[in-house]
Amino acid sequence: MPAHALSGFAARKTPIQTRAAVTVGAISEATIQVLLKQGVNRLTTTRVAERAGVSVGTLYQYYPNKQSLLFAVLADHLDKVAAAVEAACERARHQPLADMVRAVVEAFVDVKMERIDVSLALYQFAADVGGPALVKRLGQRSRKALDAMLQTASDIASPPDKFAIEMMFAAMAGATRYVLEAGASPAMVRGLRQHLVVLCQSYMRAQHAPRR
Amino acid sequence: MPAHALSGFAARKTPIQTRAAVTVGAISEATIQVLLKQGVNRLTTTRVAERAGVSVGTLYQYYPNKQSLLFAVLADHLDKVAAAVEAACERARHQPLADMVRAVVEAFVDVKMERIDVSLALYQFAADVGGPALVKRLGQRSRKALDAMLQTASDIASPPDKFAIEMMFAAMAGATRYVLEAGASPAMVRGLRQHLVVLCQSYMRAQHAPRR
Amino acid sequence: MPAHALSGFAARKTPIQTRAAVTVGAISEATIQVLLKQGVNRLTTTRVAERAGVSVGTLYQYYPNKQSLLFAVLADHLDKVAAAVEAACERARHQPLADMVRAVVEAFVDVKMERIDVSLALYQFAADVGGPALVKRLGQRSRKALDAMLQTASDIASPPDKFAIEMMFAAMAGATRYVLEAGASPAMVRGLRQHLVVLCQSYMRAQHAPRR
Amino acid sequence: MPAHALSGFAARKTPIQTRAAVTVGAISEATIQVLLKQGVNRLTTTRVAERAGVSVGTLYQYYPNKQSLLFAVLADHLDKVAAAVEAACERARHQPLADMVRAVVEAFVDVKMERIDVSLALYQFAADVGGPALVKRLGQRSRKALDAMLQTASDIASPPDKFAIEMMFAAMAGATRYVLEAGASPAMVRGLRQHLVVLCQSYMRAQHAPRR
DNA sequence: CATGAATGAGGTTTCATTCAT
DNA sequence: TATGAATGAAACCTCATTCAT
Repeated sequence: MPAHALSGFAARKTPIQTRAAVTVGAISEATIQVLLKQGVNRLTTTRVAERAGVSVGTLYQYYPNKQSLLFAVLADHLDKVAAAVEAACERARHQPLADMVRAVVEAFVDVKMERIDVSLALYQFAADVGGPALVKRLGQRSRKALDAMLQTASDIASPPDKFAIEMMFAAMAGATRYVLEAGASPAMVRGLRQHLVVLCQSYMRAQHAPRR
Repeated sequence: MPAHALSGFAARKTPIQTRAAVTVGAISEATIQVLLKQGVNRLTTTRVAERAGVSVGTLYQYYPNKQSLLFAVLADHLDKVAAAVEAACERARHQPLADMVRAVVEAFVDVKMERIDVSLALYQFAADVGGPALVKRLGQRSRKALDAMLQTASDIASPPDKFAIEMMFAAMAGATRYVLEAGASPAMVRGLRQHLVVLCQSYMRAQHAPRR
Repeated sequence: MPAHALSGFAARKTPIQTRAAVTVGAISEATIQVLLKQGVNRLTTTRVAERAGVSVGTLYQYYPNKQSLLFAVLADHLDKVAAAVEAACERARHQPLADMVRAVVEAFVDVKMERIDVSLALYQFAADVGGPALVKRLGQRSRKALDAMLQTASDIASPPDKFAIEMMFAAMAGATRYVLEAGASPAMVRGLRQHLVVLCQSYMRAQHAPRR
Repeated sequence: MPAHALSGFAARKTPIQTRAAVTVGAISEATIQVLLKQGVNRLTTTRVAERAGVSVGTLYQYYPNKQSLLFAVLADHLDKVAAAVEAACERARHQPLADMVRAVVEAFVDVKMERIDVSLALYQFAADVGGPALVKRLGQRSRKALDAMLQTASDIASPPDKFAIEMMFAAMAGATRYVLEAGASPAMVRGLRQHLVVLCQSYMRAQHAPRR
């Protein structure tokens, strides 16, 4: 899991026994559970360990401190999101621009929705924990994939410039977060999915046929 | 200050006397300073009081607890943002759609930039403190203003539907936050300002001339 | 109490109310009591606070951490010792060398004996806490006083050189510590007092009439 | 290794097999290394085991607890010192008093200097671990050797009394410790070596021709 | 009204030691 | 025998809040 190795928040020890691997998984899952059920302010290492069914000491064998634990959980999540975007980009190669955009936006919104609770919960401590750096890094990864895909678009002469891609990604991610944090209803989410497609499509198109 | 009266976090007393008003202002400003210089985790009531030049006891005369203090500061900020949006909407009435959008987006980005550090700092505790509710409420206020403005657009038959307005606002606010949190350079910010105009304009236009 | 301000272990707040002054005194005394009754390993901040009749929080209002507390207590003790040596030096001016040495050695041993238990207890953590640095500093102070005194000796042409003074002081302090740590009986202590006088006298004399 | 058998801190098993002896040696050396590199507070059994290249479990096969480990290491060191003093005493028999004293002092300082870092490091936990008792015991051993040697001095009628010998030893050991802990420079150490000879010689001489 | 000393629950982290594998 | 994962008591320290002065 390369994400774990980022910027000084590396996990303390790599599990070599099966028992250890199980333990690490349990701790990771417990972190999310506690976060969801009790909120950031009640997310303590003791509670996480308790819920994971291990002792605090065990937790600290795998994560040198609380931050590194949160970081790892966040990294896992963002990793999944980036992977989903990459996969969508891969699948949509050589299609028309509009279809590409649709594919990516839908993939993004869907993967966020899949664990909507986790997404929301993670936002709460992302800032503390090196989240922005992670987001930046994974954003770059996504934009790279977007860029590669857009090079192959079947209906445009030249691909959009990097900055436009960045903006589209920012709008997509930012709007999604905004809507989720506002406590979106399922209907809202469906609307978000559709409108975000339109929004990104029209923005991309505007890059090639700018307003007179 | 209507924001103070929201959802149970009401300030304990309304400053009528001048001295009290000065104190409240100092505490509010001190909160931001401590937040900027020390981070959320070191943002303690004692430190705020110290920086404000009063005793903790005094702080608790004006705010019943820490949350209410943070809430008030956040509310103030969001209030300014909403006011800026409203003012822009007011000024742009009866203009063409594209100009309206430009006016609003630029006003929004500008007011965020003005105290960019504060914006960023506030994000850090917004979630804890009823931030999303506040954001929602003020978002509604902004969208109301947007809606009213759009009714008067000189070059469209019918105004965009509510949901589209909401989406545009979400994209604008979300993208801005995303870019700020990624540690935007001044150049990035300028680019954000321009592209966000294009993005919102093309989205709004797409509402009226949907893709064949 | 100037000793408190040394090398980063400064006390956190200077008591301005009477109540606070009392508290600080109680904490300081409690530290010594816990040390004597429970030993270094059981000397915890909680226990000290308990014995002092205050809460841990209060302790931490005056000392930023455990080290600073221990440092302060140690500094107090060494301060008394240095003061005793200085006073003895002051009194013994213009006397013959042998009397000077006797005066200083006896003053040193006596002040150590006075709170023999404290001396011993403090040795136990001196190393952790910046003790050596303190000892060095206060040793210098003592040697300065010794030097000044020796300049006035009535029966020698030139005073001993600095290094010899340092050695004498080291032998005096070191031997005392050694004997105390070995669990000296009262008889031993009396013997120490007498013999240390002889030892230092003969060493000092040897400086002026070195072995043919 | 008789030291291991002292006062309840006996090592769990005597290494008969070679592998075991190697392991014990590695652990012992690792203890010193960790102590030097990380300090007493970071001297943990796990770290020692790690550095020794064995598991904690193995460490506990040879030492029933942490104290016994530290005790053994300390005992080893003191054993070397005592042995050096004994050897010097052996060699200096039948010589004049001054030469005897010189031989012993130089041997003592030299053996301390040889592993000056170890000496200093061991002081840090000596108190916790039964150090004073050990020091006492080995001091007695040394004084016995001194006593035996002094009986044979070629230039004095009667040897110094026991207490004087004890005092000389205390001064020698105490002054050395004092100087080392003060962070002695090499020049200081050389000075210490020379002056300590003079100091002890003049004291011994004073025992036989006391000041009128 | 203002002050600031006091509170103490609760959070994070460490580490000697055990025991199933 | 060796291993190293697991334990959990206990240490240090913080901070929102109160209340006597």
